[in-house]
Amino acid sequence: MSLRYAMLGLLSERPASGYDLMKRFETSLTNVWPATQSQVYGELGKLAKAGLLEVAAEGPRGRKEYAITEEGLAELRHWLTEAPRERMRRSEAMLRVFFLNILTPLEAVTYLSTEAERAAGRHAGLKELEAAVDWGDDPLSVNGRLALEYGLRFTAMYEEWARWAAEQVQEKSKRGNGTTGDAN
Amino acid sequence: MSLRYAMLGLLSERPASGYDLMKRFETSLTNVWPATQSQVYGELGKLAKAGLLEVAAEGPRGRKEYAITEEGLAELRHWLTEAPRERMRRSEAMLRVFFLNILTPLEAVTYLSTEAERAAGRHAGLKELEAAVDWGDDPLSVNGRLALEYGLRFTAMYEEWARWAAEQVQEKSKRGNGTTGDAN
DNA sequence: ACCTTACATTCCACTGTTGACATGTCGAGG
DNA sequence: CCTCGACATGTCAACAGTGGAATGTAAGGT
Repeated sequence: MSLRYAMLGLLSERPASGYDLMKRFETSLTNVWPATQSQVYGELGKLAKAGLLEVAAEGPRGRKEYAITEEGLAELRHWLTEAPRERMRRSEAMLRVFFLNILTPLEAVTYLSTEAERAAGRHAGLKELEAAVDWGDDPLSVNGRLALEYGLRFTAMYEEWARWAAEQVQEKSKRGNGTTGDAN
Repeated sequence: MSLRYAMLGLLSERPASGYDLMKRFETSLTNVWPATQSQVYGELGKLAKAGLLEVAAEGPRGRKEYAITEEGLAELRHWLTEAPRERMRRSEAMLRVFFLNILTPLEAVTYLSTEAERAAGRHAGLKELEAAVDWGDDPLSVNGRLALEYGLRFTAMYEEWARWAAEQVQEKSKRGNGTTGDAN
């Protein structure tokens, strides 16, 4: 259901064709809500039929430029303010953690260390992004910066957690291994 | 694709029927990989046909107890060690942040503060869980504790970020509002 | 004139997930 | 003996998301 709001949100800045929209998904929203072409065009049709968007202009190559309607803007505002936030449910990463015990301690530590490395890599990537983009005062920049900061904090947190977890596993394996005659 | 590994993982501890499995999903895995009954039974059939599981015993009421096979265990290990981790892509929360500018600064600050509250609430809930469960030395407890710590760190990070973001929005709105005659 | 690249839309097949519905059996307590 | 709750499996329709193929037009360079 979020795709429609992503589209309404992008169109609230300025009108665009499906093609334009795709590019904007690829640049600004890749990291928060990727979408494919089939999805975008399909949803564009539905939203127009529902009156949340309208065809503002037609151009060459059958280009249809869509603009958000008052109704669409109201819907978007409603989503931002009233709609129930759905909490993050699935995490493949944590699912793996749950079953780490079927690996040897060494393998588990390796896994967790790799995760830490990957997080560090992503963190560095975001840092680069921060340096590369010239952050203006336009709304997209302002909000993008907030989201970026979230990414930065998330990756830092994840890296620390993974290193901590690796340590835990290591210690546990030492304790369980060193004293062969430990009580039950 | 992760559902199958969640099931293999649960069955690697001990055999279970579809019904048993459902309960174990609801208890231990609700927060990392929820599953519905239709999914579980469907996947159970597929996994059995693929030779990753086998019907170890049959009981009353048509009960079929599934056990993981050597092949299934190998597949699970492979997933844990070799399989490419897919990184977190979608975040409804960050999508909302991207479009916060269509709200008034006050509304945006309210939204972010509410998010902070919610994160704090979930953090408290996890703390309670930590206190309530008697954490043994069994593998499920050990790994569960690692995942729980992740949840704790995540919710703490998110709360802090949301408070920080609210502050940013507030400051920006003051700067843009207070000095009516500010240059461009 | 020709060719390539960018623009632009539409359709389709497949997988994963949800939620509801259907169907039935066993065991325990009244 | 009977009924109710727990046990137990299965099917279906719908939707969201993925990836790719098909189709074609306009513009720019050589």
